[in-house]
Amino acid sequence: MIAYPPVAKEDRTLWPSEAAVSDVVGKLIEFWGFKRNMGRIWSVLYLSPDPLSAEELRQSLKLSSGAVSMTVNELLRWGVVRKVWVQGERKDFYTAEVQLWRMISRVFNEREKSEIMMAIEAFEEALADVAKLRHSSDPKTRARAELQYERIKQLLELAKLGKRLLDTLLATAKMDAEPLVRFLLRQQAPSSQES
Amino acid sequence: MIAYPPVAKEDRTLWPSEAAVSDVVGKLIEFWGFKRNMGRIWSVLYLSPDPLSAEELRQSLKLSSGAVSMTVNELLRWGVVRKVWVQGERKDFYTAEVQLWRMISRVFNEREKSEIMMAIEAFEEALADVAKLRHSSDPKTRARAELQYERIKQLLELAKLGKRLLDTLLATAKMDAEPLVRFLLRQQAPSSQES
DNA sequence: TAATACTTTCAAATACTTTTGAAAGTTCCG
DNA sequence: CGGAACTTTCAAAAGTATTTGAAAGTATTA
Repeated sequence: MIAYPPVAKEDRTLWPSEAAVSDVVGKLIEFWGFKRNMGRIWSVLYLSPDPLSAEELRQSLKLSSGAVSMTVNELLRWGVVRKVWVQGERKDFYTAEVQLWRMISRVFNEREKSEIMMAIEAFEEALADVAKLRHSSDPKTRARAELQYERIKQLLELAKLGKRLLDTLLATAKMDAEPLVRFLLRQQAPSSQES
Repeated sequence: MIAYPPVAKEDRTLWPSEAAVSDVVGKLIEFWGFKRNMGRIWSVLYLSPDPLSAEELRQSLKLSSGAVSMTVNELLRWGVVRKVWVQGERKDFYTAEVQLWRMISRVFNEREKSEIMMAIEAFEEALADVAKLRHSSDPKTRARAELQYERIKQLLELAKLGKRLLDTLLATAKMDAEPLVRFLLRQQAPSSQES
């Protein structure tokens, strides 16, 4: 039987706009504490009309196979990329989650939320701690404890506010973005101050 | 003239609660893309009843003088710490900005905002770019451009939404936190799902 | 089961960030 | 001016994070 190569390998060069978008998303994502390549890979998938294989991603972004594997798995774990089986193909194919809001809410919920919960707990502990010192016999210690009590309380408030902000965002995202979007659209910042 | 040492160097050991708070804030701050020591130094200042000198910070947190100098300057640049002159002292003393909201809004405005503005611009460019391809003679290119046009538009929308969210936050912070706080307090997330 | 096609792992290499500390620079005072 | 008291700078060291690529692993087909 004649063994044709599977089909002429298509050109995997990204369009300039694709490259640009993946770079920006890469930077944004890095800024948010993920790996730049997570953003790049996600973008390429997001802009691709059909699912891509690991190999195609490797070529498009000039990454090593290992990097693609690890990064794609991380993206899968975050639920922002999905595995897809393509008719008659043996390899795995990947596709990006297109429900942007769902994706974001998942990330925020898991990461930012747990981060802030930890902070809240730690602040609460510290607060209980200085609370005791407020009754110290040494007046200097007392005064200091008093001030710290107030300030830590302030931090705790802030953290809780942050938590509520996230909760709101998440609740909103869950019911399909509309309410938050509308809320934000209503607030038109009248200012034109673009520093 | 007898040269007494300035006054017996006070004990610069942090209370456990202070250490705990500065560590948590350090972690949070690191998570948000700053250096951990920025958070630690800020916290120590925030919890101190009076302004501290570089030397005192160095001792409290066991940092090198260079690190203190650089970190404090960064905090000054962010406007979250201020220089203070203490009666009869030659050294510089530092104190933390206690208006948490003002501090946060400054940071968000400068950092997150400019980050998002860049993303918006880049998306707009990419969008214009694929818009041209939508009239390509090759139908495959056309279809692909069409899809990308939609998706990049989606990203752009999202980025703009993010910008509006920040603007709202900033505007609110500027007029003293109350409105946003109230808005958030009203939305009580009824769920008790702590993953 | 053996050959093939692909994926995952992981130790080493590289790249990037942060910290150190000694030297250079400033400022203030007599 | 000279020198003490501080602060800042910066090149090197330490510490982290990311990437590579070859080897090990797994699944599929015949």
